[in-house]
Amino acid sequence: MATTEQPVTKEPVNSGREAETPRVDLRTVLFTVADAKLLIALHGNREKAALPRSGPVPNESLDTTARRTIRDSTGLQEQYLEQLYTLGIREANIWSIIVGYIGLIPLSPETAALSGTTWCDVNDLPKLSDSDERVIEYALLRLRAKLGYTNIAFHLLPRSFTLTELQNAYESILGRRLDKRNFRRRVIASGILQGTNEQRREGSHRPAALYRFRAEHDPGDYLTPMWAEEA
Amino acid sequence: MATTEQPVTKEPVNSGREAETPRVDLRTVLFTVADAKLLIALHGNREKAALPRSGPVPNESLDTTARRTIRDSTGLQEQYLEQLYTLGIREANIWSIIVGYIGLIPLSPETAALSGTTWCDVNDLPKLSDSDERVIEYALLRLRAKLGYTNIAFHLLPRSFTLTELQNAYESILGRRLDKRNFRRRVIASGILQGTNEQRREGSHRPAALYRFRAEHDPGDYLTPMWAEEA
DNA sequence: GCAAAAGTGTTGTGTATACACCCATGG
DNA sequence: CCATGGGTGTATACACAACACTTTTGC
Repeated sequence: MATTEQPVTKEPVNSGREAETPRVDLRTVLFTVADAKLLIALHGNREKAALPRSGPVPNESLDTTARRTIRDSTGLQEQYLEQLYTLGIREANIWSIIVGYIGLIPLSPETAALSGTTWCDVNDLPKLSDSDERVIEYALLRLRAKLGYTNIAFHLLPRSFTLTELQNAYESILGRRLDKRNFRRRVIASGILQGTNEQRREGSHRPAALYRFRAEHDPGDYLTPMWAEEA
Repeated sequence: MATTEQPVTKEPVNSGREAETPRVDLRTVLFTVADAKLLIALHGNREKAALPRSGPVPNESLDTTARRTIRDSTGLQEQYLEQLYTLGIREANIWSIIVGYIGLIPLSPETAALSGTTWCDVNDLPKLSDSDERVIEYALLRLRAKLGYTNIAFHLLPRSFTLTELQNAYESILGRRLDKRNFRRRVIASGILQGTNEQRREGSHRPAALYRFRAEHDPGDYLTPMWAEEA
């Protein structure tokens, strides 16, 4: 049923041969936060770096493929994944349809050591292809925006964390300082946190309380309510 | 949205031969509002209906292709266009990568008369393919959500309109009534409107003032600021 | 006892909601 | 003069931003 052909008419390009077909290409922008820096996982070394990528797989959803791409190229399991944007581009004379994904992953011992993949500071990226740069640029835009109205930043932190660590993550991403009291009030009020009874002692100062977030709480995630009058 | 999972028709299909390549397919969900109903442009008749679609074109951005798809299949020029989501699906044994688009267009005299395309009430759609239904479902979700934090609804109205018409458009999309005074205060305060000095006389009651919106005012359109403290 | 980070409240300002009546017109 | 939709204001609740000091610990 899906085959109703339509008057598309425009196809001047590619004059001679049979129809050119685009290559479909998934690219994943995997973020983490370490040491107050926002990092991206890049495949290759600083000379020849690129976003982790792969082609689509029949009978597998794109989301699943993206998830596997991250796993294969980093050995890590991302905590949050979202499709970004799809763009058509010709590069090195290859026509590609690029489906961009954004992924978030906690910083952890293993996260640091990757084979074939390096973490690069977002503010100091190596030379990349135009398409990779576009995908990254958009991923950053979306990450920052989303931070405002969702709680995705939690996915960048380990299972338990202090409020200061959480705040640092926010500040790294936004590139701006936040007010401690307002931050805490807000994040507590939002109800996503669950206080453990543990503390972390570290340095000659008062120990910090550790929190988790509730698995449940990650609701619609991205809708903004509004116009929410009663009748 | 967080990882919108896609059901995948699990099938052994195509095991032996060389790599199967997906077909890329753009689909456009074009909305308008008429008579307090939210309508979608469908190609074909009620028996065999489908979303306007087309394949990608080399050296043309997907957005441009989508725009052209709308123009070709409806003869209309949409006022607002945005990419939605890309999904991989196998349907009728064809493996497709479907890129969904949402478009908004004002209701106008011409809008009514289309060749080969019909406007269907969102609440009374004919039978469509699974993929079309998914694209539409998502388009609706996004349209409603976006209405909350942007001004896209304006793109559904003709050049000049009364505040009541504008409010009706909102109510049609949201499927909910809004308070007249709050609605007006808000929309006026937002500054997107520009009062013309004309009025519309219609029926035995007080005539309504006509407004336009300023071309300029339709900024970033979809970002939500927040965490906007000073330092 | 001091350095260093953790933790804690109040106040003002703006924005969203709820709510009910008068106005201008055509017939 | 009446029916019909157009148009207007206020009081209350909540959310956000600004702002500074006390607490606990290790050394």
